[in-house]
Amino acid sequence: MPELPEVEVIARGLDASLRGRTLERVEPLSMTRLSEAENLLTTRVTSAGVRKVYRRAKVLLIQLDNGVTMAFHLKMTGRVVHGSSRQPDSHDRVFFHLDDGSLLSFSDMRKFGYVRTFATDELEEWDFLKRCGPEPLETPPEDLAQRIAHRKGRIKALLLDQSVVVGVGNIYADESLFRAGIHPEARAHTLSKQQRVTLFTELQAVLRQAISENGSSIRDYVNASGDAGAFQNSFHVYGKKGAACTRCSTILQARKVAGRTSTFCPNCQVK
DNA sequence: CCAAGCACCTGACGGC
DNA sequence: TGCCGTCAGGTGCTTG
Repeated sequence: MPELPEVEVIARGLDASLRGRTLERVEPLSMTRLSEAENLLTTRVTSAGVRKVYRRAKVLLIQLDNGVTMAFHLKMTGRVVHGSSRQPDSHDRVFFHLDDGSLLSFSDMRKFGYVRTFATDELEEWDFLKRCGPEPLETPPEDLAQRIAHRKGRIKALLLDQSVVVGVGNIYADESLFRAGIHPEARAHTLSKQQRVTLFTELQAVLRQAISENGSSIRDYVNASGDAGAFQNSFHVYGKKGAACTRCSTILQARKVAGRTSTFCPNCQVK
């Protein structure tokens, strides 16, 4: 599901459409695995105004004007969509009814996602956020490169490790490694400083481009208005095993790295 | 510190 | 048509 660009696109869309609106009523649907705080959801967010909607790591945050912040993690298939009122379907987890008659829905086919509530001034104490590394778009590539300079793990695994840098998942890890000409199985400490800086510079570029193209839609992702993204049309390697490399025409290969399918060009990407 | 494996859960797709 | 295996934008826990 969504990586940084997709969550960022959703957050921007919701901030534009929800800011200043009031959540009048919460309608819990299939609450399976929503969170240990689910029983608090109804009381904590009813009749609360939306102050702002933003993103940290891959978490969507809705800050309310009553001292409460809601945190959504969409995991693989979660969706948060603001639209007109409708009947719930089997994947809907919770509905928020707004003062203008519109509907904010959280649905998740695979049920890995969750929504939790926090006292806004205690949000930073959340273990998940405390374990998170820096934001890739707000940190100089040189600083990110330094963080992995002495790590011996595979570079792909480190890109996916949210304590190294947040927001990167399987798509943008593979795409940034291709752009930087680095093999996913390369050990971080064997890369030159120049290679590491290039990698994070390319990561920033690919994330920015993906945001500008409304994210990547493979199966489930839609933005806050329910629309698909377009960046999947710009992939060089993700999901393209067996296709010709766009740069050298070598057939792209795939293998498991860090437990995830990793697609790369065996000619352009070196260890 | 690192790797690998499994777990969570549902649906889509391909092969026989 | 049906059954079975495999795979999927993520993360957490356990074991070695």
